[in-house]
Amino acid sequence: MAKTAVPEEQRRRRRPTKHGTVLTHELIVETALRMLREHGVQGLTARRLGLALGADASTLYRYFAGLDELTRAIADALMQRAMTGWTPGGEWRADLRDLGLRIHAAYLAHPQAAVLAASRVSGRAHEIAADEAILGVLRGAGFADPAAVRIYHVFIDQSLAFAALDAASLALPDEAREADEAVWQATYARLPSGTHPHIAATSGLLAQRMNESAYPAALDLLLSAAAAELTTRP
Amino acid sequence: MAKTAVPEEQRRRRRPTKHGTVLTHELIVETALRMLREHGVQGLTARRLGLALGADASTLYRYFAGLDELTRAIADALMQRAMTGWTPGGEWRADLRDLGLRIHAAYLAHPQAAVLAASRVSGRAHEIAADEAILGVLRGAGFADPAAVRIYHVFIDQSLAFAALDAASLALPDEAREADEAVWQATYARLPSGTHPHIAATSGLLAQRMNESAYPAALDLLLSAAAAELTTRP
DNA sequence: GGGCTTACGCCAACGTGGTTGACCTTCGCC
DNA sequence: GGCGAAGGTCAACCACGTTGGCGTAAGCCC
Repeated sequence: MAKTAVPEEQRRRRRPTKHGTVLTHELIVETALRMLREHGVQGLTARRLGLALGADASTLYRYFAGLDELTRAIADALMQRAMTGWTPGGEWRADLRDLGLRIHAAYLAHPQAAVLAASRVSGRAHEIAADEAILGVLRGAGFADPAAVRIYHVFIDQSLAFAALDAASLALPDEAREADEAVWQATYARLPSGTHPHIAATSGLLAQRMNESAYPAALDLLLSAAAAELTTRP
Repeated sequence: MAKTAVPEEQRRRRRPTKHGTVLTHELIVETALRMLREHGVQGLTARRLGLALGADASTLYRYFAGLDELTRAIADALMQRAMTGWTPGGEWRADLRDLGLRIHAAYLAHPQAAVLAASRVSGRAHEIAADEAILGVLRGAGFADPAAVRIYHVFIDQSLAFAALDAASLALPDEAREADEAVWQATYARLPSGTHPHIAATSGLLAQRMNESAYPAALDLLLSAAAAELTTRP
């Protein structure tokens, strides 16, 4: 029964695995992040992670109760990376734009973590720190509490939601990307302006945007709307 | 080798399954949607879908090359449902708000379909219709083509991204929801105002928002920002 | 030092997932 | 009546997350 995975504190004996590695929570999470970077989301499985650590997959259950908990730890490590190096400079709009892009970029490597992080309360340290920082920037800028909470909510969920979406797109094999390109050329680009005038008229612009994330544009629109709220009711 | 699944057109003979059902592409997709509604994302597997149809799982491969293609068909059916009943009334902001909420609600039942639909070019009929409609509303409202395309891009991706996120949250078992509630009470609600003043000050508002989707707020902010762009440069 | 407890590694196994190849049946057609 | 293919079933494969049992070594107490 591995349901009672031992928490980080009371660990005593470090026994090396068959191949010499000595396991820790941190090493496992870092290895998982490396696998995500190198082989995408599909490439990270309990079995392969164990193999990469020189250990058996079941050994992971001594450290994490299951994949859920591991994913949560990964999500928090990602949030940590997003936050380190970010220092608010006093201009709330620039600060939030910077942080949003950082969070989006950090989570881009792991959609499942992004989904999990946004859909569950983790209570982990770095996520709490991010929440506190965002709320601080907004309240410091002069937003009333209800508006600050509302904008905070949209800000954080939007970062994670777009990260999950964009990561899914990035994880596609080149073959699928080429297939998409072919589909686009075969359908959208050939739609007659009689039946689909708007697509036909903008197909050049659409093709340009097709392969890039909508997140930066979404972030700018969010910040614009927020700034407008702030000036109309100061 | 089921790689060459027969397309919808040239089908001739309809042989009933063991239990009498006669399969079609539409029946399979509808059954899949019903399973999604009743048992969530986890409840939809090729094996169970086959069982629900009174057929063997491998039979599905006669109709769809794999789960990817099936998911794509489901995504298009969802978009169809979102679009039917929507008739633009001439006020672009109200029209887009309505359509956004419809798309979000329709996709809420299937996050994987939402992710797939947004991250790949499907070329399916109803998605093209939605693209054309959204672009039409924006261009009709007076947006120049680059702005229209940019807002369209944010609009559609935002709907799907939030749907994926919110569906993941909805799919959680009650047990997980209670665990989240407990975690929240144990950590966020007890943070001292000394170290986390902003969370402490807004914890009541935060708790209120915790279990609801940020999408409506995000949609309103998007439309506000768009409206502002329209009036400043008419 | 001897024995006890405990952490923690490995192994074998289970159940379920998507997917495939081999086979059988029925239909439409010459 | 024979033929080819659409379209059904069945058995099997491999990978996944997960678990129970077992070995082993570190730390602790006497």
